[in-house]
Amino acid sequence: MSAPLVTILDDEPEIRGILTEALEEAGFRTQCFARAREFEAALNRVTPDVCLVDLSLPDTDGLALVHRLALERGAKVIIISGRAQVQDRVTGLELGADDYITKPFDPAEVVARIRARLRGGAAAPQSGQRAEFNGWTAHFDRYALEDEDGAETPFSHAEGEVLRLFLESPKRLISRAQMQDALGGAAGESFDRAMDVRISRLRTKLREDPKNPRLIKTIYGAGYIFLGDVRWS
Amino acid sequence: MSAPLVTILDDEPEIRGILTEALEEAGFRTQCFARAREFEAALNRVTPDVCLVDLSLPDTDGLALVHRLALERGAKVIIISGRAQVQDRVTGLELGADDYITKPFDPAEVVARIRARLRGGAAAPQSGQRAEFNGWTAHFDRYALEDEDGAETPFSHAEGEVLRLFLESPKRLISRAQMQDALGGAAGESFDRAMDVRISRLRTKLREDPKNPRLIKTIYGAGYIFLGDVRWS
DNA sequence: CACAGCCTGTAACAATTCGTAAGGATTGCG
DNA sequence: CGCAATCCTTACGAATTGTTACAGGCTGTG
Repeated sequence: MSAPLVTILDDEPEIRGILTEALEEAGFRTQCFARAREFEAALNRVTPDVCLVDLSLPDTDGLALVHRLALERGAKVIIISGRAQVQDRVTGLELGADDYITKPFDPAEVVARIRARLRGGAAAPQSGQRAEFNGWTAHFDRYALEDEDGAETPFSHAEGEVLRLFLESPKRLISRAQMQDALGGAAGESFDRAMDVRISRLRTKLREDPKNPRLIKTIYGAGYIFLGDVRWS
Repeated sequence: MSAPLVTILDDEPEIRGILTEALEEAGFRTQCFARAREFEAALNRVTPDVCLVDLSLPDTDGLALVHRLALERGAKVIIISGRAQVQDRVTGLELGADDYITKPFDPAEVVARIRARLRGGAAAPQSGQRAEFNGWTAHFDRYALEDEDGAETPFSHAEGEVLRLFLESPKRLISRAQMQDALGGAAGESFDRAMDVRISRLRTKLREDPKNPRLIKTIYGAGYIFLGDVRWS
């Protein structure tokens, strides 16, 4: 378990410098972006634990970005903004931000607030040996899927990796790049096909209707999303 | 499934009044205490979802109380304090508080921060991301549009991006440039056509009359505007 | 009111991305 | 070595999306 990753999205180089210095001293890994587009591109490969976002970005509406981040990707978002009006803070928080810090800020407080978010949250997905979802029970200790009626179907290691990935972040978009990362995929053109095949086999074991999948949904051009109410034990 | 319970611990009656009024209007149940001793006694009977704690209490060290609350009970704690120094905030957060609000505060912000805490933690059950508008319900988790009658039509990722953009800023003009930005459009001459097509397809799924669109209105030479009363949940 | 010029809507087509069946490579085991 | 299980690769069909082409609407000017 490496140090938590904090991304910084701000167009002012000075602020990026102050924040990176303070965060690295506090033991976090950091990654900086000046533009929203670069940041969103990077999100395909990495999953930050906390995202610091400046609202006054030149190239996009920061609030919309926060909304996408918080709801779609399930990331912890802290807004850093020059706008100090109460109304700004309220709308920022309502759109899904976890905290709102106004400039000028003290780096020590930023660090403390990041720690508070990491402490309380589901940032670190729980994972155990058994998970129940929509009538199924996945037994990762004995590599088997249990039916509603108690009938068991074995699954292989490769299938289990995919299934675990889904169960650890349900109802969230998982990009193909993320998946490739998590599956230790040595990036190759044809590895995409391999992933497809794994998911395909997993789908048949979950008895999904290919025309109308209920659990593993594919988002064309974006990735996959796992619906289903997961409960680990 | 009753409303979340918020406890208020403060020795000033006026503050207790302001907070209870704002919180009950926001739909929370509240419970007030003037002294730490009463509060701790009550903890044997009820388990609040969020605790608001004033640090400057006469009968006990507030910080120690926060520490006990956060660590032993696993409760969400928000400190409300007159001490605005950075050092105070940092130590408060490090001792386990989830947030730190300084007096004077705005009740609306307190409500927003409470909601943010409830959302992020284990208290909130997988809050699905959806938006209701004019009889429709957009389910962004499963990429489907729900009818008034409950019938669902799936929409694709590209269509969803447009729809989300509209729902995030309804009744406001959205220029084509803004849209191109939000859709990650690598600016090209022909990308304009692509946007048109996306909107066209979205319109048919919303069963819009091309001659007389009620929801997605095009402003010739300026952009689009989404009419409709949106409510996110 | 007519016309030119630009902007937008949409049908049809092409490119990209994804699903899955079939075959071959690798590994483990006796 | 033979066999079986697992996994990757290839190949082709299906679904989604971008592009092109053209029809129609809007705006301004005379």
